[in-house]
Amino acid sequence: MRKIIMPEWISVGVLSERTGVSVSALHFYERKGLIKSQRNTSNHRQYPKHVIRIVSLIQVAQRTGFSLEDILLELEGLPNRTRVTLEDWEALGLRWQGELERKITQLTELKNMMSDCIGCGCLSLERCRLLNPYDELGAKGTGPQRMTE
Amino acid sequence: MRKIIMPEWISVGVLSERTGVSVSALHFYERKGLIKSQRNTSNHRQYPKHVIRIVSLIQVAQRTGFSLEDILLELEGLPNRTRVTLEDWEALGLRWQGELERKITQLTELKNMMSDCIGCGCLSLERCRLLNPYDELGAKGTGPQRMTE
DNA sequence: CTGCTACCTAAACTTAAGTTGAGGTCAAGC
DNA sequence: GCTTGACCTCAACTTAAGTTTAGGTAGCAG
Repeated sequence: MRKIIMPEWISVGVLSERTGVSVSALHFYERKGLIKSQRNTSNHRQYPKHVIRIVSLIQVAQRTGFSLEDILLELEGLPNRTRVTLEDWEALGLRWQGELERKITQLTELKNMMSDCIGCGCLSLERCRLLNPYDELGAKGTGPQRMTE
Repeated sequence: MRKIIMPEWISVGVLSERTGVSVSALHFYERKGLIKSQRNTSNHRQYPKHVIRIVSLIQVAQRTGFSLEDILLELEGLPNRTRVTLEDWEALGLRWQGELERKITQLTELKNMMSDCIGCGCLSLERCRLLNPYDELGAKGTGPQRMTE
């Protein structure tokens, strides 16, 4: 088995192809400080190839619901900003799973509340905890109301 | 048990208090066609009180992830735009639960992919389905790579 | 009459995550 | 020697879901 050596540096176009992220978005990430590049003699960006991994992690983080600002903080928290190790990824991944878990729980709760609400047919203007999370005034004085038209 | 009659018409301030939605947002919803009002002699908005229910439904729909544009379509699909019946709510609620279910499934899949990825410690630049959803080029020619620094 | 409060309109501003456009450089191929 | 393609910068534009601001009205209390 021969070991094939990949090029050390890649252009923004190649980075775009390899990650599925548009060139303009990559420029944008760079302005935001999420990725960094060097320039060649023609002033073209040159990325060390492991930036592919960073961009990929950014995509995953976005899919789990983080903002680019959050992600920047995560990346800044890494021991080595440019080379993400296996240990880094384990730590990030576990944290992100926690975040996903929270999101899933929230949506599940909402769904269950909906089931209850549909099941009981309440739609009460004053009492339904799904429909009236903020209502304090309506709760007193006027009594519950059924939506039986 | 006395039946207490609620006022037929409420002001925008009251609607705001009862729903937890800011006055400016209610104005905005009205511009978007999500709710409708009549005006009194002072040109103040007057809402029939069942608009509370519509605004509440808007909140729930937003929490399940619909955009206001989506929600407008949902509301326009109702037999009676101004008075949401129990049957309407059942139909909407079931559809929205489906949407929630889809979202939950997606997030769960992402979380499982993360587990696999962390578990196998791959982080392969070329093969990880979590990290490389778009990569076609990298898949050929260069072979897998481990992130063992 | 004065002030207060709730309301009105229209337009500009906000944030996130980019995209689009205009105008310019550079190296390669024909 | 010209054209093409990939790249560069900077500024303006986009969408969603509102918020903020400025300036104006209507009715009630004292």
